[in-house]
Amino acid sequence: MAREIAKAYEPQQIEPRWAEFWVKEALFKADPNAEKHGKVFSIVIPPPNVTGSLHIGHMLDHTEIDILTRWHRMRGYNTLYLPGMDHAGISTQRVVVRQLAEQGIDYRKLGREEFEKRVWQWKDESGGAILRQMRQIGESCDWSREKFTLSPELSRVVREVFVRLYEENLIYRGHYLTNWCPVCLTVLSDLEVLHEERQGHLWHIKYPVAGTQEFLVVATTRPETMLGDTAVAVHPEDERYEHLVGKKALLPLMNREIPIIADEMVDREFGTGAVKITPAHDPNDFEAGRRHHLQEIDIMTDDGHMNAAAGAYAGLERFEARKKIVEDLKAQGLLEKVSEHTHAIALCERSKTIVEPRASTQWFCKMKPLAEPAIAAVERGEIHIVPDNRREEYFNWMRNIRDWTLSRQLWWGHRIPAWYCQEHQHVTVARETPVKCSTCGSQNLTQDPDVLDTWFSSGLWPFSTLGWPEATPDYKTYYPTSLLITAYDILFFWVARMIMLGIHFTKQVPFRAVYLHSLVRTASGEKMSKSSGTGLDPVVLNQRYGTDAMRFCLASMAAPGTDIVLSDDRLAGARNFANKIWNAARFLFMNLDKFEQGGTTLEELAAPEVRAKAPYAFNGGVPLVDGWLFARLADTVALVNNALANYRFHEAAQGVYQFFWGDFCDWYIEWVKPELQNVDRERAAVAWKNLFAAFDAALRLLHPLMPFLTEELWHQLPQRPGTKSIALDTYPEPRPDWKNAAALEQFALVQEVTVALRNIRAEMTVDAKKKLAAEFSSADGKTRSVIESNCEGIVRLAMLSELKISAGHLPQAGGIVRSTSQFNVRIAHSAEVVDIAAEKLRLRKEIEGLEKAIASKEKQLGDATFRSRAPEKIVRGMEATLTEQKLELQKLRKRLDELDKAA
RNA sequence: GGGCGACUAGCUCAGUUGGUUAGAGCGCUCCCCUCACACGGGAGAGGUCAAAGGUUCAAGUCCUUUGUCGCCCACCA
Repeated sequence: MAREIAKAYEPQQIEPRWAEFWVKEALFKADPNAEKHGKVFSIVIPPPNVTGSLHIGHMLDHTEIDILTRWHRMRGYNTLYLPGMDHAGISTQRVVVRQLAEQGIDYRKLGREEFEKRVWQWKDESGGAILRQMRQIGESCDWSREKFTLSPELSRVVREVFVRLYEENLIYRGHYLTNWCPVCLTVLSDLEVLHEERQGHLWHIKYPVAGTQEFLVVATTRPETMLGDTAVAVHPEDERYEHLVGKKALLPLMNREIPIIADEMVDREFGTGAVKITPAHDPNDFEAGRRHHLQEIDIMTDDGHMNAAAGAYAGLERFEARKKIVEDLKAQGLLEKVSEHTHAIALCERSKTIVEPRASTQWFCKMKPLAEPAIAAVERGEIHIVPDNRREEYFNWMRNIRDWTLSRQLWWGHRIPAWYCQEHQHVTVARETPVKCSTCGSQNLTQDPDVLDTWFSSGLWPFSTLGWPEATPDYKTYYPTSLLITAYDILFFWVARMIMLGIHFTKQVPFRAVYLHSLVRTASGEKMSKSSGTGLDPVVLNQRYGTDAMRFCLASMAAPGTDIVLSDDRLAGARNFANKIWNAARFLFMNLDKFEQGGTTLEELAAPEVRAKAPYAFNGGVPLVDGWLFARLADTVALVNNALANYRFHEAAQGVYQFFWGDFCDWYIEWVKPELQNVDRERAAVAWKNLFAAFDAALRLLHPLMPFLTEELWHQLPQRPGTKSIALDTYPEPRPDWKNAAALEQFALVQEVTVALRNIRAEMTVDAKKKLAAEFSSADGKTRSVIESNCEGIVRLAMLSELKISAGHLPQAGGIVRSTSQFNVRIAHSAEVVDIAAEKLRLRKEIEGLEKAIASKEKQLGDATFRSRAPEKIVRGMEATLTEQKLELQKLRKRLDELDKAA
């Protein structure tokens, strides 16, 4: 049975073949009876980029999610993804608006309905593109229009939730100061505003006091807002200004009389100690305005220009207006001075323009009543946040939570289910479009033009997608979900809100655990993000290195706590590992041909039931190397299971890497090579059976991390009729009969001896192909017998012609000796191929290190307090090591001595 | 202004509750194109764990201070 396998692993030939399968079969059809045994694993997937392209940062979520889902699936859990495919929000709207603008179309002229149609059209195209890309990189994702947040089903849920919150008085409409983005043309929630330190100016402006010759000097960073001033405030106990309180100031440029008031909020130390009050354009001033019943004058248009209230400055852009105002003030001699001033400015997260604080009427959600149960749930451990330190961040934010501005002045999103009657502006909030005003009965209603914040509907995701408020089978089985994985930067936007809304509406937590992973950065350290376009393209990386390599690389770097810096070197390393697996498989199948010529088939050697019974014995005992390999496998399985259970992906990756490459390839395969060709066909058959069993277990072990490669190779092994995928097979469990401490210890000795002999070889300047005679000695009979029975392998792997075993001393002269406390090995050779000076140097260095170690240990062991306080185990261990080290030191000194004498 | 994180080999990073000579990958040096694999094999070199102090029988690991870098939060005009 010849198998055509290319020399190097070529992911392009394999991955597209399997991608379709993942999506359709492997993960969504779990064991239907699993939930009866309480084995259910459901996971919430963060929504990918809505702007039409994938990026690597997003791939980390999906890699981790996919690893865990496959792992659970193989362990018999009923698994479910809750695919999050879309946010309804401003990013989407901006993309489409831009596209329309490029075609010369003003979206506002299109009208709302037509605009929505265009967005859907774009989403079908770009969403379909995402799907194709995701399949290309092997992501399992159920992408369908039905799952969009804006689908009719989910829209109904959003409306239901809004109405319920309104009825509970948790949603209210209010006139407040909000963050306004003049580019996005909408309000922003506090979370959507970034702060940045910038060098700015502090303008000191003289306001004449009415009826006097005096001036009151105020300091401001935003002079243009003075057009909307309705007061000047000073501290009530400030003697400098005491006499002015109650008088009027004359607002320059506008010639408007405004009151001079006293308010505690004023900091006497800052600036001049006098503050201009602009209630419509500053948060502090807004509060002050309320306290003193001041008029609010909004001086700006939506897009950041001065409006009619700005008098002569109407029509000017806000920063143009600032310039002009400063010039005019200067011309009138009212600008006292300008000083440098660094301050934090507020920027719109998306457009990076300076946010304008503006008083307006918006919908808000009261957060305190929602936050309290959400805090308690995490405190009680009903939701487990990993890593731990993020818990504190969560608590901090939740305890200082402020009301949430829900409404957005956009066209793309869930429309707010509120209607106003033309006559009295009464508000009617309803699940279905109302026919008359609930207050006055007017039939002249118009719906609120605004939509809800993206995160409002996203916050409902874990239950809205499962059929809530109906108690559907999905909802009953999968809710609360097991886990949410996402990057930590989204904790407040999404995670916290899911928790709050989930608990409020379902009386249950939405997920049992939240794993917050690191951010992926580019080699230059930039944070990869959707909106800034700094992400690497996973499809390109996929083509270059392969999906499995990319996944493995991400997993191996995903240690919690620190950010991931992705580099070509690292990816290449993972690619090399994939290739190593590929070539190990190639070896298995290629050499099998030789064996098969004798009439035995692959089916007989590697059938699933045959593999299940390994390790096989020969001549009444399992060969040492097989016992060792399966013991190592058992350890690795335990390590990987434990690592994945604790979201320690890097440990899992490192564990399988070490096992497959270090143990399986470097030692096991090399060791059993001759046995596979053994003329004793019974011996050969045992070797093959064990090899296939080990390989099969290794593939299953690797599968969650490298699904495509393992799938392909697994299909080359004989399988039971009807089996479809390795993903539906079982995950290796550490079987008790695999544990074998003796084999671990004995083979470690064999390895140590082999390495010591190779080391001597490498020190000698001899032809690499020349086989050398070597000697082994040990005072311990057991040690000698282990080496004796594994002599052949050592001779072969250390390139020897023979290995003599004895109990006596091995002289240094005429060769090189290596020794441990347990044994000595020696390769004899003529003096000219040995660099005596280098050997002496090496010996001295080793002696020095040992002396240091021995001294520190002797000191510690000589300390009575140490002996009385340290655990017995530690003391005993140290004593044993000390004895060994002393013996080694003795041997080293003797060798050095011999060399000195010879010279 | 508050809070958090990082600082370990030339580079990128591991190091779970403090415990016996601190690990990996890449890079580097030397030897090998040995019939699975040069995306490979073999053997090495390389670290006073950012600095100082403290707790302890014992500190990379816990505490304090300092330095450098990064992140998040915050209405001081």
